[in-house]
Amino acid sequence: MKEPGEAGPESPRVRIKDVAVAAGVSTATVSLAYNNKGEVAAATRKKVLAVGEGLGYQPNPSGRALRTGQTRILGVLVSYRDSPVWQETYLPYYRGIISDAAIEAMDHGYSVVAASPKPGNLAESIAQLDGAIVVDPLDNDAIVDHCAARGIPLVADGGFVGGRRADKQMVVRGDVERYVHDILDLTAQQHHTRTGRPLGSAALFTGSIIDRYTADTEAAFSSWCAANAVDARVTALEPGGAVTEVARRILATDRPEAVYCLNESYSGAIISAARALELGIPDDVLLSSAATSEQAIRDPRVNYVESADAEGPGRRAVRLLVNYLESAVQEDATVAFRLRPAVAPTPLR
Amino acid sequence: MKEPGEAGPESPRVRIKDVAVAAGVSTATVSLAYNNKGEVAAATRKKVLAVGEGLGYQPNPSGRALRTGQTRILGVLVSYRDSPVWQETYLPYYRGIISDAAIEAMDHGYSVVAASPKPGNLAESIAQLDGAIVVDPLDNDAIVDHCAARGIPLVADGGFVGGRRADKQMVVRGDVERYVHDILDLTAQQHHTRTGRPLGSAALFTGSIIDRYTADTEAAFSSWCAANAVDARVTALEPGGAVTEVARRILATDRPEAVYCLNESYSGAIISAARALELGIPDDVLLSSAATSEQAIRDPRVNYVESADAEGPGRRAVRLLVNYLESAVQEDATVAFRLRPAVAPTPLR
DNA sequence: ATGAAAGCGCTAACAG
DNA sequence: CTGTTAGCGCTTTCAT
Repeated sequence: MKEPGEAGPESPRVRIKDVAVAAGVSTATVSLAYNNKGEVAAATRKKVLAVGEGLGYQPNPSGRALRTGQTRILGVLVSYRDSPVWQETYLPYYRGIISDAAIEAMDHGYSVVAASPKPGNLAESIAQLDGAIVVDPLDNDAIVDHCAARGIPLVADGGFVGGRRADKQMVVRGDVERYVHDILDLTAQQHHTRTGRPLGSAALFTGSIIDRYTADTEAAFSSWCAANAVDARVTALEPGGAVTEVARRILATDRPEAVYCLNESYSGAIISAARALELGIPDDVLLSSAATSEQAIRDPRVNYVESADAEGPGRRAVRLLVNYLESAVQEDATVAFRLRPAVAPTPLR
Repeated sequence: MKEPGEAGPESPRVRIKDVAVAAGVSTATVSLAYNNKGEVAAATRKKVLAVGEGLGYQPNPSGRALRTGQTRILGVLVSYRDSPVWQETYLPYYRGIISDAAIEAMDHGYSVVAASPKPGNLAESIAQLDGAIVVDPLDNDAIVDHCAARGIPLVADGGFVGGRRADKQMVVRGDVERYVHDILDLTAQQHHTRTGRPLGSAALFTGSIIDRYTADTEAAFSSWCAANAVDARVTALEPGGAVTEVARRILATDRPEAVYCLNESYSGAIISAARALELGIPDDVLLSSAATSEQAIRDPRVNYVESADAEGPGRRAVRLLVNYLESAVQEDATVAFRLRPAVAPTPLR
């Protein structure tokens, strides 16, 4: 095993003491200078920094963390769910959050560790965190409890089931009700333009309701349909269920005039199923979908609702966290979404 | 600022000493027990572990890291490139690598930090790493140098430009030449089946050659075209260039019989451009593409080449790293790719 | 304004 | 087999 002091022949790791000696000051002064703290003569600080630079000094994060109790590491966490559904729905979204969070965090001098702890691994696998982002927490989420027990500030992306939350906990989420209603308004209007008749039926392709986002989507869908006298059909993909199977069933059995999908995995499946059933989009069925992963290729025949700018939930969540950590302001955020209507009503060739 | 000992009223942080006292042994014994090291009586170990469990003891990673010099943190790093091209091409791939690496790392007791350091941020922003995965390193990559200077083991995903590498450096990459040749063989065969004539021209939609993957793809494309007497047209998206613009140019100006794209962003642009130009896929132009992001929706009219199993480069890279860290075996890996031929030669409706 | 020294939590020599 | 002890690199009183 490698010894503490030894970092390989490549680089005689330079410590704070080396800088102190080289600059002719004490380690305390070096520390003060590097952290812009206490009263250090401007000239001294300048010299110390110059010497440190010259030596390639890099404060050791472990030493600092041990002393201060802060790691400047944020966790992006999502409960691991051992099902194909998880892969289809959470993973793509999770991926986007991670990279967005990583990029935003860096601008504030933080790092991001990504983890999807299986039940057993939980504690062992998470480094000491200054804060955490939990993606679509479940009801009674083990990760949330874990963080709460350790006093780790946390932002729930998507919100908490039932809205319950403890101290040091924040929320970032889209205004689900508003945009679901907006996209259904758009759909109804498209249907009317095409057929001259009001929309009569709509289907929701959703997952099992285990998180706030799913619950909110279904509630918004149902309330809109009720308010607009549209026949509402909700079909949930059960854990272990096959996406293509459900898509086919929705189209073949229900024959709705419009379908709204929780994410692009589902709308992708609908697209395939429509082709198999020789149903035209949007001629035979209007298709709309939430766009949860920035990367998925958009189908121009589909109405999407997507995060309105580069300012997606991942970045927003990090800023909430950093703000809390550095200024003790604890607040929630709503991220803006916008409609991206279908642009190619003409069939793809 | 929070004091070291204090972790909030929620949890009186339990240290190794607490466990030692409660178990009636010394801290050394607790440490040994927890790390399965040295000679500890089985009964003692069992008792210590039980007591620790009861108290909710969780070894402090900072303390451990300070002492051992190891953090059990791996970095997934990619040079930040401040251009739209970066967003289109590297970011999606980077995202996939991060989440794959995070999941694999956890199974080995490591965490993954994701960072895309801008030139200035470099050193400041990266935690102390036990190892690093650098995604498609540039020639003379700053991150690679940074790690080399600190003796941090590293795996280059995609390989090094020019193949040059230092000690402690490993490589994971796809067998680019083979699969590019395979997909072009397939394309030629499809063309022959459709038209009865041999393929006469093919275009490559690529990026500026700055990394190994891009260089290898272009080399393989060119060599195949030369060997098969196919007219080769290579068009690179320059930094700052518009993807849609290039796609249109390739189709409108070159009018190739087939196009191969470096990633799905490019093939997505070709699909849109084809629609705008009223060119049918595959009727007027055969389209093939590398599938670099697992999440992108596949167009059934396109031939893809994709990572052959869940065992993608992210997971493989982590295993290489862990293997080196724990067993000092330094080896490279090749990840398998497979063809996913177009499944719907009939037009989408 | 600066330095000396204590100690964060842990592991690894070394004694016993 | 187990305990004592010395520090890993850093920050932070407390003197000076």
